[in-house]
Amino acid sequence: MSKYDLSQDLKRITSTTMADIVELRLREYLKKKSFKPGDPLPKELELAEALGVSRNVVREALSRLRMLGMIESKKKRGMILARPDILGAFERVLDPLIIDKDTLQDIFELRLVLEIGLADLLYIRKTDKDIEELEHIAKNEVRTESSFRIKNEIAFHGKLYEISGNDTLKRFQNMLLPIFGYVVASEKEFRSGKVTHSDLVEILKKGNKEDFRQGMLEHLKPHFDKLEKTETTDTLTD
Amino acid sequence: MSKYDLSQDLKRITSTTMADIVELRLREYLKKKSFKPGDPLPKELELAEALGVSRNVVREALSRLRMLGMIESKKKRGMILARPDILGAFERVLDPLIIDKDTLQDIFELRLVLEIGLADLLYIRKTDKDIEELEHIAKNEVRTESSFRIKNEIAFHGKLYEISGNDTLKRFQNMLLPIFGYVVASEKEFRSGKVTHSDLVEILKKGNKEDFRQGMLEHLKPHFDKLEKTETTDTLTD
DNA sequence: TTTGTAAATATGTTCTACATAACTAATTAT
DNA sequence: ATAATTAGTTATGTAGAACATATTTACAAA
Repeated sequence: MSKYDLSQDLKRITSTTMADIVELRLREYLKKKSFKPGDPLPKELELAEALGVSRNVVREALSRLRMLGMIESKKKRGMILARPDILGAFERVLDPLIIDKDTLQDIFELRLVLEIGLADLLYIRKTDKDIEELEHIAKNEVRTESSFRIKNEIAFHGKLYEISGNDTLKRFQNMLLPIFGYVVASEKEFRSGKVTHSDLVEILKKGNKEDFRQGMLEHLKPHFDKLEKTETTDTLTD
Repeated sequence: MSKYDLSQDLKRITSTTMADIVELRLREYLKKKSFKPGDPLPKELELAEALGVSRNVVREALSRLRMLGMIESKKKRGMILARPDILGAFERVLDPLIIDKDTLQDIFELRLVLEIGLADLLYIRKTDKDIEELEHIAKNEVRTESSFRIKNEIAFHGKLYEISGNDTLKRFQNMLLPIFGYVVASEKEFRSGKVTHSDLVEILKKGNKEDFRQGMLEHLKPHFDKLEKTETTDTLTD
């Protein structure tokens, strides 16, 4: 490491293009005018003229907003403000092959945090039908070969998120799946704690929140152990 | 309602534009060729020719990737694959004024889940200095007027995320702040559980993970109670 | 009232042209 | 010969015009 962390102090020169500015302006405009979903936006040419740029630039900016789901546009009717899909933007960048190692680790930790913290929602919203389905998944799992275990792992934990009744959370988890798969696949062997899925279902049926959290903690323990281990041998990466 | 629910059976026609396709193709291309950060990309004209579209369309797609931080481009040197900032894309859409009510609620729940699940990371990574800082924040808070309490609330919980040692998580929380603030502001009065910030620090010093989780649960209890309450009166929104 | 047709219009797409910044090479000066 | 200056090349950034296409609107016909 050099004496001064230059990349920290000197913030990178970002050649701001017109498209960047227009994107920002449009976002401000939408907010300021407090557009609601369904409201029509000005036409491209009007925007271009008002902003003093070419229609091309406006289109680049609009293309970005459209990608984020903030606007929709139809051939003649013009553009309307849509209700943006928060996670939609996220999904596009979430590719384990591109994300750097540190962030990958961060996200994996995030999963552990989520699953432990999930207990409260589960106990508020679980139904008998949910328990049945969980039981079914857990039962199925015992007699399957090891190659399918990851699939079952996903099914079980996915169902938990579903029970949480939080759509955003569920989608978030679904989005992170490829990353979890990637991290797990990079481990030598499939790790599983002493508490099995069947055990967790049993707790969900008869035990309370704290029991479940304790069980989940035990179930995920190998991962946490790995964390504590890497913690001590941690060095300055990058 | 008509005899048949058309909008359910006939899935909406989504007019996929060239820019959408090109964006997808480029993403596939980057993945397939396993580009690494810093690697140069083909020129715009080459891409346009290879894909059989105009340079404009390619530019729209590139503009999107550039916004997501996946690529950087300089005047002559061409474009290079950058290490994408996962959360960068997220920040742009996260505006409490645009997000619909249900999602807002989802995100607020997400916060509760995170703070409860955080305990494990905290006990792995906390240092004496961290505790000191937390103590300082908590102590400061007692003698400030109510108008500053939200600010202190943010400072304290923010510090917790910081202690987690998970940069992504920390940034995530920082990103969600305006939303939390929005939700809290919409409540009639500022709710706080029986366990104060000072209590939490005390637990962090002397207690174990489970104690802390229990304490946090109690601290956030008003929010959870509100959840359980809205749960029973929940009707079909939308 | 319903159906079919024509005009109008805003987005989608292409093409051309030029500006600009940055790299390369050639030229000049010391 | 080396350094400095200059000119040329190149890829992105921006502008503008033109046409294609889908969809609304209006009007006409059955």
